[in-house]
Order: sequence, then C-alpha cells, then structure tokens
Amino acid sequence: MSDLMELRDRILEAAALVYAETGFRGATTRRIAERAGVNEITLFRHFGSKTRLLHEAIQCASSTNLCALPTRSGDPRAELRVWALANHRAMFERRFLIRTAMGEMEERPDIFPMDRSQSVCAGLELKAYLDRLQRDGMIAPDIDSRAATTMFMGTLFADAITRDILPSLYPDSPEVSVDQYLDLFARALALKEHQP
Amino acid sequence: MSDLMELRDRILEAAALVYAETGFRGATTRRIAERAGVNEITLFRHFGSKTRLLHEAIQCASSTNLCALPTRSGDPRAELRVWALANHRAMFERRFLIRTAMGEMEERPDIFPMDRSQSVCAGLELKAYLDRLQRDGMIAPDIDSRAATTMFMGTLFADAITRDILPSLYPDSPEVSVDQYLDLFARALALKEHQP
DNA sequence: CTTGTAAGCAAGTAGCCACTTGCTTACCTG
DNA sequence: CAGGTAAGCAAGTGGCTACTTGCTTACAAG
Repeated sequence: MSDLMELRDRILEAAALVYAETGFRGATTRRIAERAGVNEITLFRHFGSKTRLLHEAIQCASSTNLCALPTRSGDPRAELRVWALANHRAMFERRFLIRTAMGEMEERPDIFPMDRSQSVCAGLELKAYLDRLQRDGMIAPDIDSRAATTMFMGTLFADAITRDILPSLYPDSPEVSVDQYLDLFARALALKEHQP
Repeated sequence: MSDLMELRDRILEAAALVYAETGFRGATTRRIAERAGVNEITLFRHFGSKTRLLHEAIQCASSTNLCALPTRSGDPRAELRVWALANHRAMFERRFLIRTAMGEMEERPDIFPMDRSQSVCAGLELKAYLDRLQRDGMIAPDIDSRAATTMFMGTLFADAITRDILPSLYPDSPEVSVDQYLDLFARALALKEHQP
C-alpha cells in the first residue's frame, strides 16, 4: 500500500519536473517514465492518459501554498520582510514550472490554476495588510493600496522568475535584494518606523 | 526581387507568430507554411532547416528596439512617464513571444537574445538616468539606483506579461497603471517636482 | 527563343509520438 | 497452496514530424 503511494507520487513528481523542463509537448510519456524509473505502461494504467497525468502533476506541484500571513502584531517592516522573503522563495523554487506554464497559457489555459496561484493569493493578503496599516495611520492616507500591491508583487515576481536567467541584473542575494525593495517600498508608502 | 523579399518576410513573420503561440516543438514546418500561405518545401529552400528559420524569425521579431531615451532636459516626471509607457507597450506587444521564449530558456538558451533584450537595455538606460538625477540633487542621495531600477523595471515587466492572463489584477488601463506606479516611484525616490 | 531561377506538387523516408494488447513475473492475502 | 493484483516486457498501431527527391509550372533576362 505504501509502495503504491510512493510509486504514484514518484510518477507525479517526475511528470511535473519533465513538464517544467520541456513543456507539454516535450514531456513525452517515455521521458516521464524514464525519470520516474517506471515502465511507460504504468503511467497509462495509473492515469489513463498523458493529459490527465500532467494535469494532476501540475496541480499537485503548484499547490503548496504555505505562505505565512502577515498579522498586524508588531513591527510592520519586519513582518513584511519575513513575508516577502517567504513568497519570493516560493516563487523562485517554482520558477521553471511558472515560466513553462505561462508560456503555454494561450494553448492550454486550464492546465495551471492561475486564479488560485500563490502570487495572486499573496497579493490579496498584502492589499488587506496595507489597508489595515492605512486605517491605523501607519502609511500615508492618499496611497492607492492596490497599485502599491501590484507594484511590490510585480517586483518580487519579476525578480524570482528572471534572477537565474539574467544574473547580471541581480548581483545581491535574494535577502539583500528584498531588503532593498522594502526600503524603497517603505519610502513610497511613508511607512512609520516601529517604536518598541 | 521585391516579391522575393516580401515572401521571405512573410515566412519570417508567420514563423515568429506560430512560435510565440505554440513554442519550438509546436511550431511545425507544416503550420508555419500554412500560416505564411506558402508551400512547406519553400521554407527549407530558403532557410535550410526549421531551427535556422525559427532562430532568424525570433531574432527579427525581437529586435525592434525603438525605445525612446530619457534625456534630462525638462520635467523628469513627464519624461519618465513617456519612457515607461513606451517600454510597457513594447513589452506588452511582445508578451506572447516573451512568455514562450522564457519558458524554453533552459532548453534552448540561444534562441532568444536575452542579454540584448529590450527590457535589459531599458534598465541600463533608467539606471543612468537615475544616477544623473541623483547627481543633480533631484532625488534623495541615499537611494540605491540599481535597486530602484530593478524594482521599477520589474513592475513594468510583470504588468506587461501578466496583464492579459490575470485581468482581475489590472482594472485600469496601462496609462493609468503606469501613472500609479510612477506616483509610488517618485515618492520612493523623493523626486522633486518640476518648477517651470 | 533559350536559359536560369523561384516556386509548387506528389510521393516517400526514417523516426518519434500516445496508446493498446497479450503475456509474464512477483508479491500479498486468505 | 490458490487467487488476486500490481507491475514489467515485447510488439505493434496509426499518426505526425523534419526533411528529401523528382518533376512541373511560371516568369524574366539575354
């Protein structure tokens, strides 16, 4: 029983990997089976078709939404830092899958659950957080929280998915870069510093 | 002679379109020939192989770098606005090609000239512009111009390539959105307003 | 009129693709 | 030991792929 689950998960993991590397057309059943160390026929016995296998594999690989919620307890700057780093890391780890799925979005819109994607959910969270900060007078009252959210999420997203293919643009580590983004973001919002 | 050039350009245009829609593997010679209204054999007679054809087509389709340089003549805010809108528009028009090429970057790194891409060149321009502004005392002296450039270019890039596939995130037109980004960016830089 | 050239058409080649069928092996349970 | 079940192996199917060959049409320049 546990071997069965292990095998199934091994196939799903291999399928997601091969898809992220080579796209739908490049992810042949032969390659997936080889990567999983499994006979090609086993894929069809378990999932019926290549399409169903890839659909389930991508759903599975993109649904680890363990993004920490920003709770308005203490220092906003420190909270934003932890949250931004966690989200950047989550996007960076999935960069191959994200890039491939975005490139095939026209052709296969249903294969990647974009509406429930991590970055979209994170954006909703950030906007609610900024609204609370604004209500509490911690940031300038005339800030458009939606535009600010889009700008910050866009910055994190662009960094995460282009950092490895344009290394000359990113001389610093993600930690340092996120700190720099946060410095500018805090200035833009006129975010008040934490008084302990 | 002019018919020959017309035909060649028609093939290149069709190849770039089909590639942007379906990727390298999906861009079959049959589909490209059909789209160009040309016999499949003509592709091979002109370009030798599918790989050479696509290489030339993508090179051609991505090399319209008519981005207006920001010259420090008058109102920085107005100059940045014109420049940002032009760059956003250029990236938005190439969004299909950019997304597909980024998804295939691991597999075929040489097919898309990323180092000479428009957004990278634009980033270099913006950084030089910000450095001049800083030297002239128009923005805060302790701003990291590189981080600011990465942040603003990332915002424009993310907007341009996700706007059509996540419409709920972008209720406003590009013009309005870019204005909002610029508002926040100017606050972050502490950009002085233009005194006519 | 002759010659060259750029294009189309018909047909075919070898290879990869998703997927199927028939049979065998191994293991686990009763 | 008997029965079921999950996996592997061998072979094959029809379809699409890049690319080739041989022949024909159309046109333009000498």
